Amino acid sequence: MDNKPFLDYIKNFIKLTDEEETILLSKTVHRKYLKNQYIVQQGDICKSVNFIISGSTKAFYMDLEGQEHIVMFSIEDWWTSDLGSFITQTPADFNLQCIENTELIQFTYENLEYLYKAIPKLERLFRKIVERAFVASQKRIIRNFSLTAKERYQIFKRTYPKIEQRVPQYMIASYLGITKEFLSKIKSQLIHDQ
Amino acid sequence: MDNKPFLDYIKNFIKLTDEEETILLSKTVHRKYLKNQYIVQQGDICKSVNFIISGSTKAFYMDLEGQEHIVMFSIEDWWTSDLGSFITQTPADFNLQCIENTELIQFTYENLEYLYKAIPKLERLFRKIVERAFVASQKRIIRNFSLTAKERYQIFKRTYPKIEQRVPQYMIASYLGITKEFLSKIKSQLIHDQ
DNA sequence: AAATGATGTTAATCTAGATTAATATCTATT
DNA sequence: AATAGATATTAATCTAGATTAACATCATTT
Repeated sequence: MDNKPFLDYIKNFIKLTDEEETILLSKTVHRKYLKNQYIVQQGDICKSVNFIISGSTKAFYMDLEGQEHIVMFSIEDWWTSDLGSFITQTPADFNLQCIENTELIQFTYENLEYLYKAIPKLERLFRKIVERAFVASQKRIIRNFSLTAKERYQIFKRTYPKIEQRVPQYMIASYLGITKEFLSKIKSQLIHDQ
Repeated sequence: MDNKPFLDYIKNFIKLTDEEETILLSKTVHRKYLKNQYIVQQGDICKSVNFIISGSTKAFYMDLEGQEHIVMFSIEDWWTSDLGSFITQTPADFNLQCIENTELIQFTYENLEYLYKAIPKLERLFRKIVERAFVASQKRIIRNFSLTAKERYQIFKRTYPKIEQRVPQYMIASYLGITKEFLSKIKSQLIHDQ
């Protein structure tokens, strides 16, 4: 199995010895999911944080009217989890579902706690990863409040060009917090604008 | 100066020896701000993460039309910073301003990096703190998308009863992403509902 | 290649929340 | 206690985006 993308990713944050890399990998599971398979379902306890080697996932919340609200897309070299459920080991608010066939590296709660003890440097790694995720989340809140749907869509396209091409429009609408019909309208406006 | 609230807070996450506590405190600054003073202004580099001993602050973004959008309130026993600016040492997106007279403990970038080396357990502390902040931020995104303004206001009241009483209505409206006029309407509806 | 299901578009109508503006209340300061 | 500035309320009108519904296109399976 190909762990190289993961080890390369980690090198951006911390340096590990060969021995540490071996310990780290020994406590992870490499796993493949098919398109549409669930990694976690709302209400279950989220058992892992997952680093994506290939493919893509969406994290979404299903509201009382049965509507999906996408919180996050994840593709190669990024993470997916319901972190709230994972860190407290309580039922998940979100579903994690694969949009494409997806290959990922999984850290279970127990293994990750073990690893924090065995390789304390990993605390630093995950601190930095979560810091970045938090900052992105805060910026998204601001964008949702201060920009129109059209502006948010344009930023989305610029920021995540890879995702735009691989994900159906209606999921992008959900991520932007608008209906698919309104996204369709925005797109035709953007074409006619010039 | 009274560091007890801070040391008590930390004990929820990690155990420190007396010696470690001393090192930790030696690398922090205890500071008082008056009502309305800025801790950081948008465009400046955010020089500290701040633990609040007493008082309250708001983190807000001023948009191109001059409108304030409040990202976060912070009161005693919680943190405030523009973490994006702090971790990358680049210009801040947000202003941090005191709502009341506020007393806080400041960690500068250099001191915190020093402390991570001197007391590696602090990586764990801050990992856990940021994890919680991230989870709260994600939940807020979901709430903003899937609930009406009235529902969000009711949740806000339940979740932050202390803040509701200490902060003017128009700031709560900004935090909820609505106008002060509309919040006023919601409040009178809630009174007349029953 | 026809049929089925998933995805996308267009247009008409509707509504949550914004905007504007006038008035009221509360809080400090002299 | 009078004035000024900050905060809150109310009501009329307006708009970004939702809803509904009909139709179009694309992909997959037989």
